[in-house]
Amino acid sequence: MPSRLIVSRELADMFRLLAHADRLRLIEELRLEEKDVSGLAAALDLPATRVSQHLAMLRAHRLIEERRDGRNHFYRLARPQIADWIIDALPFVDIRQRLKEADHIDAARALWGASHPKA
Amino acid sequence: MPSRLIVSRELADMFRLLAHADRLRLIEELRLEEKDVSGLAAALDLPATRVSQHLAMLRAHRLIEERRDGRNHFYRLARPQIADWIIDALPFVDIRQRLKEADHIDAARALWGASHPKA
DNA sequence: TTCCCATCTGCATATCTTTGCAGGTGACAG
DNA sequence: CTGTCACCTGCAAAGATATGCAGATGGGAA
Repeated sequence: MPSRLIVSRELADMFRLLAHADRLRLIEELRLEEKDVSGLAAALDLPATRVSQHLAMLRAHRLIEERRDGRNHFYRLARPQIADWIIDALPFVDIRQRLKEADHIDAARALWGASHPKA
Repeated sequence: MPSRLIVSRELADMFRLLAHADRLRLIEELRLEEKDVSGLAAALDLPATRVSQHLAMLRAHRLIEERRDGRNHFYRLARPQIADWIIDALPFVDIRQRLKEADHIDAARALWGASHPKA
């Protein structure tokens, strides 16, 4: 019964994709509206090449979708709920942080889009 | 306002920790009951040293807790809901897989513990 | 004490990721 | 058609991670 193995490998791939602060920030940026590469690069203060490389990875795993308009490439989340799911991870981040900087989580919820039924 | 940055880095650390099939499987194994290192090693068919190394990482990030009984070290999930949250990630795994092997998700839900209100 | 068993830690090697840079493509302007 | 702008891809160097093995630790048993 190798399903368990297969599934855990797929999940691990997905987690690896999200295991980078820049890529998480990109997802955050795309949470509400599509943006183009230079817009994202400016928002995150990163070189456009790097942003483009990260976007290519997210695209390859179908987490984001592309729309071209002239020379600009606009990206949006393929399933916007992923941003909510990511925020749901906050309670699991290391307890030491939570104790030391307990309001980071609340601050983060606010910063990452705020309106969560689950709170 | 560096909170965004700090939070995304912490989240990324957490995702990196989960970005390994063996560690995900360990969490799966601990979902319902605590187990000791050799029990886990046997269940996953992995060398005990490797299991111990992965457990050390999960422990360092406070995802699991240790209880010692004689020479055995028993581990359990620090916040069992994390297993549910991980299962919630399944809908986001690559669409190609979902199309090709659509029932992996359902199979996985079943294998990973099944009883999900959210289904 | 002495031996053994379960587990942990340290270290070297193999492997994967990240990042900058150079060069390539496609679209619009002149 | 030539230049430029927005973006993409390939590649090499640097950095991080995974893994096996050897040696340490900490009980319990004899």
